[in-house]
Amino acid sequence: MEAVTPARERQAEENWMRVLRALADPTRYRMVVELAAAEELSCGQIGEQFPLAQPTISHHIKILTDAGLLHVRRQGQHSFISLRREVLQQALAGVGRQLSMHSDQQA
Amino acid sequence: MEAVTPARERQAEENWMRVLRALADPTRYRMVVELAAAEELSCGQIGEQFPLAQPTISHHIKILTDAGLLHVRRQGQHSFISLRREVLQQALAGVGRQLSMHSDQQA
DNA sequence: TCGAAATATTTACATATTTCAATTTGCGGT
DNA sequence: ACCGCAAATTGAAATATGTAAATATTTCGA
Repeated sequence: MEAVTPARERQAEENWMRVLRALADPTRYRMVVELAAAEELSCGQIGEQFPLAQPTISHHIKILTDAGLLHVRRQGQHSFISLRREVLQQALAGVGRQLSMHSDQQA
Repeated sequence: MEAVTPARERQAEENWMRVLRALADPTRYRMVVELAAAEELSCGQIGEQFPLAQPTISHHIKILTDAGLLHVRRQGQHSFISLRREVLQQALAGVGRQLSMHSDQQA
């Protein structure tokens, strides 16, 4: 089996790392849990779940979005947010491939 | 299909989060990459790979160990470190289960 | 026992991150 | 045009994190 070019691999690794950093915060992790369960939520609906000020919520949503994890559908004054499951899946799978199963030996 | 108790689930989630936080640092991620490829390395061998002072290396190894990701075999003055692939796998799988595939719909 | 080597701990500091108040932007209704 | 609501941005404070110097601990060999 052959792999992608080193350049692509590095690029991918950077993406995975951004996803990991985005998830490695309790608030943001909970946000993604909510989104995984709810399919689509407005920023306000997300904010209701946390004892945090609106700018803080907005900031966390931005970090998750920059990591590629969220899709934002702007409709009127509302932003409707949904989880991009494929991105999350690919990141986890990529990390798993790179870190966990190597050195041709199985548990 | 039934799941684990909520208490166990919360406990597991905390473990996964610790793993995510541990991996969400460039140096520590690289360390795990090295360990995934090398099977077992001493602290010194790990340190050689990075332009960082010894206490810093030690600190990162501790964080990875506290997350459950590393096994430390002390032999004489050396600490031989290896990656606990099952822990990593279970963490990634757990996160994937909780975040990615929910809401009974497949990609 | 002494000294050197490998790793761990303590302490301190610089940087990054989380958080919020205040303000701004964008949009819909009146 | 005005007002009000939702979300984004800015700026600043509080806290957390990464880093290294100095020191301590553990172990080995002479």
